[in-house]
Amino acid sequence: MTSLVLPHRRHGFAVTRQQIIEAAREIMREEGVGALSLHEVARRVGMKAPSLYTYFESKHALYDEVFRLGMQKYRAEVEELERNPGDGPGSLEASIRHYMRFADENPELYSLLFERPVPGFEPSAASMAEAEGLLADAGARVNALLDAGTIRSGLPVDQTRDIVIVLMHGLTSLKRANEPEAGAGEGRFDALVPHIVALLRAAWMPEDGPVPGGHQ
Amino acid sequence: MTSLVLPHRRHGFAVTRQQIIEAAREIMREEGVGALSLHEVARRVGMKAPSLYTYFESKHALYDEVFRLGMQKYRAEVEELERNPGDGPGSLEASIRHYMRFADENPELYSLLFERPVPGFEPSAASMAEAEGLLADAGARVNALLDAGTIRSGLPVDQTRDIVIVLMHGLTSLKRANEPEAGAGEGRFDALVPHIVALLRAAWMPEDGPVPGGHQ
DNA sequence: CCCTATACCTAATGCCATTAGAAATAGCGA
DNA sequence: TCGCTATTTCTAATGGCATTAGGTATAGGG
Repeated sequence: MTSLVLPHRRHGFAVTRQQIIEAAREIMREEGVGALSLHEVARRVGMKAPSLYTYFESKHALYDEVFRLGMQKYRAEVEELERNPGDGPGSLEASIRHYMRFADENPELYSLLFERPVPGFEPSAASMAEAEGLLADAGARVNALLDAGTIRSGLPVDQTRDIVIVLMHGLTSLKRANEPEAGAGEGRFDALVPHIVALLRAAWMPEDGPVPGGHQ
Repeated sequence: MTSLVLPHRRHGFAVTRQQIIEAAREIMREEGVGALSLHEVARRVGMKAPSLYTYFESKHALYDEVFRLGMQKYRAEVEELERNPGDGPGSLEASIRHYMRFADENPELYSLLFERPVPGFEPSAASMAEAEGLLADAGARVNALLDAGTIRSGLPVDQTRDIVIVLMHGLTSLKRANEPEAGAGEGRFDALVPHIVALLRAAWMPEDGPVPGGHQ
């Protein structure tokens, strides 16, 4: 009485691994990053939970892989934005809106990257390397804006960058907490964006008009 | 062979309940809000886990009580700040620094109140009532600053208030994520506060000096 | 055609939240 | 003073979780 047995190499290692990651992201999107369960992942990919250990050393390793991929994706998008320079006054607004849109389109990645929703989870060194690059990119972006005269804060580049990040992150975080249903571009926090950009321009460029000579 | 049995009413209901709340806050502070475990709470107060159900209907009910207490505490502190009016230019800075200090001194309360670290936990209606009052308080505070001429944004009060909250929250959130070890007043985000206040004054009060007539 | 590494499984351990139900006692009314 | 009852605690059990140990079938290379 031999039982029906499924083939043991169903799609190839890389494909199965990808399916596991997709299932994990799906659960995090539906239930929250902290609600990820390996049993539930296994159910969705048609496996038993222990089998997942062929693909990931632990639940944290799965979190870590999603973290790394998310960071990679965000950086790729920022670099894409960079390639369409857009140094006009709309450029800063575009950066802020891009950050907010990323959170709207990839809430599970945003949460994992920029909030700390999983007790005990710290991204691995390898994943953090990806994250290091992000701040550097953001610094370069602000530098570009300063050089183009789009902003001119009178502060060191690092502090100028940090203030912009504080605003982007504050807007996004509050939107997620207070208006979880509002889509990209919608809601009272998105409505704030033009005012915030105007505020920065008013404070940082009182005489108005870009300075061709660059920053400092 | 009668076994040694501890007295059954050890401290009175209210006292035991308080001890449970204290133990829960302690765990959240040490391990993160999402890492709360009723078994661990029980261990710390010298009970077995099921006994806790005499005091709280569920783990979520315990979260909810801590949420309510935290909201109460924060509001009480804001109202205290209100009673020492301080309408000078330092007043806005004091509000921002108070928010950051609250997060530093009560990280478990801050996380529970202003982040969403527990999948499936939504504060009860009763607790949310406490939270409603908070935004109203914040609005009143901004109103007071506008009336005193400390700020004069040219925007509706609600949007002015929201921008201030975006900044407070962005600063605090980034500080917690990137400089968890920095104490109150320390670190690069705290260093940003005076610059941000100056930025708001520069953008919102270009001709400088308060306007005795109040806002609008 | 066999051998072995691979990808899956079941069983088990020890956490967790929660429920059911039993026992002990404190403090009240008689 | 005695016993009753509400209160507080317990043990036992259920079902979910992450993880480990160890077994089995098969795909693909020799």
